Amino acid sequence: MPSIRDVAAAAGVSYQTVSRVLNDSPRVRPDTRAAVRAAIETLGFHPNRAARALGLGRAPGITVVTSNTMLYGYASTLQGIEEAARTEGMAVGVRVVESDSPAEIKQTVDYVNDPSAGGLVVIAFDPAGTAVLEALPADIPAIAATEPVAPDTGRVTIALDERGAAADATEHLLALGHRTVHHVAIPSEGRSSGRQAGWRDALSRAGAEIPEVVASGWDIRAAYLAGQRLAGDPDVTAVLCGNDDIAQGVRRALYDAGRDVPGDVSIVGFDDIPGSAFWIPALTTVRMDFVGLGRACFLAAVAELTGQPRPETELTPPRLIVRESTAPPRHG
Amino acid sequence: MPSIRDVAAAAGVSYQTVSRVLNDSPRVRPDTRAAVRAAIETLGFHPNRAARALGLGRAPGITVVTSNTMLYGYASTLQGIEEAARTEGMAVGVRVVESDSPAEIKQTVDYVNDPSAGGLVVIAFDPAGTAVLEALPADIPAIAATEPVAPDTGRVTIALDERGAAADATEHLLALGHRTVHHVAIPSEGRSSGRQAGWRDALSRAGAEIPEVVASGWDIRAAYLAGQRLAGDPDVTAVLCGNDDIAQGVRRALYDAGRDVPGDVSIVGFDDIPGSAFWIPALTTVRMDFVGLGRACFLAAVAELTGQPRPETELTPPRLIVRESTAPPRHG
DNA sequence: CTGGTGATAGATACCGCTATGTACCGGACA
DNA sequence: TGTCCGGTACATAGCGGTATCTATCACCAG
Repeated sequence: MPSIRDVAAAAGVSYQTVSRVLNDSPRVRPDTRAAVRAAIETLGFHPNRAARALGLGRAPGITVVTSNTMLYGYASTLQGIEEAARTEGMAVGVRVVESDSPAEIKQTVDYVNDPSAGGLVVIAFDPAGTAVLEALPADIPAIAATEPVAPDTGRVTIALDERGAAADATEHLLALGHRTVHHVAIPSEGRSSGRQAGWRDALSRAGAEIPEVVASGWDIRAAYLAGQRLAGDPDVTAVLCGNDDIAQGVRRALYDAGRDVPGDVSIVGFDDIPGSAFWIPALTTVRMDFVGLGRACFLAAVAELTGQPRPETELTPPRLIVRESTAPPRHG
Repeated sequence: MPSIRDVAAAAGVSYQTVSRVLNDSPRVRPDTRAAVRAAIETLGFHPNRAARALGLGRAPGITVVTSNTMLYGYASTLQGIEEAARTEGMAVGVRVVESDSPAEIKQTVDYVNDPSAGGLVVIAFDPAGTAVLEALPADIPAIAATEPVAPDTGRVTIALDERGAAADATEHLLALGHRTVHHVAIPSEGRSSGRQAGWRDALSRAGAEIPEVVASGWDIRAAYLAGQRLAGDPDVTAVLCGNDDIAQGVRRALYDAGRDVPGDVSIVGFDDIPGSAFWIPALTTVRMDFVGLGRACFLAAVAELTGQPRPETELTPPRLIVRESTAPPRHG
């Protein structure tokens, strides 16, 4: 592997000049710059990222801290970050923190508290991510992708505003004639999280009864169990699910209990995972632009890392997609 | 951030001795070692990964090259790698290569051809991954997670043997009384790939007609289109789908054409994605241990990186899970 | 003609660690 | 008692860059 000294020799300059060219310093004469560029090209030189990180004090890359890489919201956010990083030629690392146990938080913080981790994007949709955020030393550049109402950690925070869309979904159900809407929550969901708050907003605006929230795990099996409880209650005619996986478990539980969707019960999901349009019935759900969220976080993290002002980015807001899983209740 | 010199000063030794302790060199007296360890602990010292990579010549981490991070097989493999890396305290990076266009392959190779990328695991389920493998300089340590019959690149290759399970799935359908089994292929699938080869194996063993393979894209919409073609053909009574997403598209197309599953048509998927057990009908599919594959690749990559002999790892073989989407043909 | 000035580019120091050569110690041996 | 030796720790020399100080040169004004 050629180093900048090889390039310098080939171009007939000192290696510091090569460094200047690499970093777009203005203090290089155009013809010198061209000569160096040519030498770089012919030698196939690429700067060593480790050396660069050492010299710079911090790596010009991003590491993503997340509690999960498979769930749709997390994975899509990661994808958005990766895409944005790749177009900038930046490295991206991944570190998952499965729980908010003190030991694991400490390990994670130790891991990312290393100059070669570069800038951080913490996907803080849940307690594990939030705990990392809180435990992070203040001097390490980090951006949080969060729930809209995440606890204030003094960090730059970017969130998708799902509250309005959750209210829209609930109102859609109410408008169809349902007396109220039940809610099955995902584990990351706090009482005042966007999804739950929007649901409450709509219900109280309509003067509808606010049923107790049914908690579920991430696992579809857990959602199935939650669905069974709901299926047993004939008053349940509309369910807003914390995400599309939950909706899938609930829907199957309803089916097994002999309750038709949307004939007997309407269901709405959250996220718009790729398959939801192909379900039978196709799922009414809220489309979330996680990829855009990831992109925005990346941009903000780079700004944080380089000390530039935070860029303004537009996020496309969550939006209700009405499909086949919602209908008027049977007894109007 | 304390450096090894700080630790050395605190422990009353030279910093080289601290380095020895960090690298478990035997040439350190036990009490010296203990003193250094204590100093490390009290100072909260953590070695700088960038400096380490520079000194070592190669970073002690893994970067995963993949064409996708969202599709189940890819994402699960990545998850397996990440989990294994994390238990070893190793860094993992991600680099996606979307296509096998020469420009993109070159960019990707340049990116990973850097000491700080560490060891490589290339997820080579498709042409993009395979192209990277072929373009990779021989001296860079890499392991390939592949289709069983990937072209020989002279690299260590680890694969899940899906051929047998694909044959099992096909035989299951044949045993139910279907005259033959149609196949909808995913883009990564070559004519001689495990899934397709197993399907052919079973069909020819049974002396059944081998229908033309129906190609689909990764997108469920593409699978829906493929499904529409199949739905129009009354001779189609059993379909082996390249993966569960394909199965979802095909199933919906069948539904829209008024053909019942499994009454009129039986379908089998591949992968056993989390939701498939909750579909209506629950999907008969082949369970793949991608996480195990990822773990094995990680272990092999570390061995490659450190020059140790390649560890023997057992992969749990793909296995058919029979659920509700398969049944005897109506006029069985 | 001389000193000042801006534009370039070279020289030096350093980032934090690994690897290897060298010096020192005490004990075993002749 | 002198010598050799294994065991241990220190000294030195990089790894490949960045940052900054300094030197050189051409050009201009006084």
